Order: sequence, then C-alpha cells, then structure tokens
Amino acid sequence: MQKTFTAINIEITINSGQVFLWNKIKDQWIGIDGQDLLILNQSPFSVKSSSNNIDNFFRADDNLKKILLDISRDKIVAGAVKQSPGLRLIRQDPFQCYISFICSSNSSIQNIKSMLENLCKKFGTRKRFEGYELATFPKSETLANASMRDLIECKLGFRAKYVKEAAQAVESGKIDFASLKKADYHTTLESLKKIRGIGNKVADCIALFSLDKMEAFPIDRWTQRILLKYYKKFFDNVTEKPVTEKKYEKLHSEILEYFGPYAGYSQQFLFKMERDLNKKNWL
DNA sequence: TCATCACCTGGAGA
DNA sequence: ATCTCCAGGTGAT
Repeated sequence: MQKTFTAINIEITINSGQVFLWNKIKDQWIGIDGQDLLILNQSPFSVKSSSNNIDNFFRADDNLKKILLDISRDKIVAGAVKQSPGLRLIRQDPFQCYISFICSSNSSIQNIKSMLENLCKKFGTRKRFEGYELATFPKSETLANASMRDLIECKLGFRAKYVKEAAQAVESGKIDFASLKKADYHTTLESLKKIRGIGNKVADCIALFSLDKMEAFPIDRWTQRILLKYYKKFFDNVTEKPVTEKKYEKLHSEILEYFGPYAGYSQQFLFKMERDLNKKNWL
C-alpha cells in the first residue's frame, strides 16, 4: 500500500462520534458494522472483516490529499486537521447507521451505545470471529417485526416506535439505501426526513456516515457552538437557540458555500477538536 | 412560520 | 436521599 498521507489513527477515528458499537480489547478495536464484525489493529495496521466487506470502511477511495487541502482553506479547520491528521470519515453499514442516529436523539453517547448493544443482544445473530463471539446488528426485517415490548426492553424509550417504523420503511422499499447512495444530497435528505424520528440533523448524519454525501454537515448542539464561537462573522444568524427547520436549510447552504463540497469532512475535524477541547468522553 | 413543550433513560451535580 | 438538569433532537400543538 502506497503511503501518500498521514496514516489512519484508529483510536481517534473510532472516538469521533461516528460509531457506537466498538470496544477496545487489549490493543485492538472490535466493532460491529451491520452483519460484519471488524477487528482493527493500529500497528502493524490491519483491518479484518468477518464477511469480506466490499464497502470500504475507511474510505480509502477518497482523494484525501485533495480533500484535506481543500478544507484547509479555512484556518480553524486547518488547525483541527493538523491536530488530528489520522482522523477519517467512516463508511458505515447504512441500516445500522440509520437506526443508530434515530436512537441518538436527545441522548448521550454512553446511552446510545447501551441501546444499540441491547438491540444486538436481543435481535442480532451471534457470530464467531478470530476467537471472539458477539452479536451482529439486527436485520431490518427483524426490527420491522419486533414487538414494542421487546424494543422497550432495549431501553429505547420514546424512540422504540420510530425504530420499528424506520425498519418497516426499509422492508417496504420506501427507504432504499442503494438508490439513496446514487441520489443527490438533497433528494437523500428529503427521503430520510419522511421517516418519523429523523429530522435534519439525524438525516445529515446518516447521509454523511453511510450514504457517501460529503456535503452533509450535521448541525447539532456542538456544531452550533462551534459556528457561534469561531464563525460568527460568516454565519451571523446563528444563535444559542435551536436551529429551526427553515433556518437549518438556509444555514446549510451558506455552510456549503463557505466550507465547500467536502464540508462533511470539515465538520468531522471541527467536531472532534471541540469535543476534545471540552474533554468529553467517548466510547 | 414560529415558539413551546414533552419525551425514555441514565448519569452528574446541587 | 431526592431533585434537577442535561445529553450529538424531533414531533405535536
């Protein structure tokens, strides 16, 4: 493998808020990506997949050099890139990503992780790989047919009904990830937002982390703080108050204009930077 | 169109 | 001990 840029930093990438179902055991990271189990080693660097995953988890097909150069036009982003050059965007299993971020609403990282682990335990398939045995993420069919009681037992709370409906939408073909991957950003966002439990922020996360939409720029509490703190002069209508539906769209188009077509990468570096600055815990 | 408010759950701080 | 508040938001009114 030709080394053209800074190597991937697994720890930083896993702990950047994109994924939840990961654990560090000894020196390696074990994770669940849909029906696939992954084992990552930092040095020597290796990625082992239980099912020969053809989708590239670390997006090696991206022209990283070009992207980092492009987003580094902005000085704050440039600093964030310099601080965590090994951070990468991840290409996740779309269904898992979709359910994960529906579960993320008004919750904390630890709590989200716990909900998703419960779902795997109750509805996933046990699989052995490299001496480990763990449950994969549930299939859409399983969650679509799950009883509310079982979902509630997974501590999903008010999200239980959204998860079931979302899984049913996949089963009925209302949501088709393969087509969404090919569709443009706007179409993808609109399709996702038809599902209850998915608003702008969650839709952007799903689009960015699993559907190859690099122009997605999820605006959550943290991103909003970042915009307020460092970019007030560029985005003057940002306040502490929640971003309303209409404002979100307007703000996003301004963001795209300012940060460029790889805004999703910018967001990831900025998000990581600010979370670390506030010493927030991850997985 | 916009502002409030409730919402499961668990952990932190008063 | 008990209460309050908040956590990577969203839907209903």
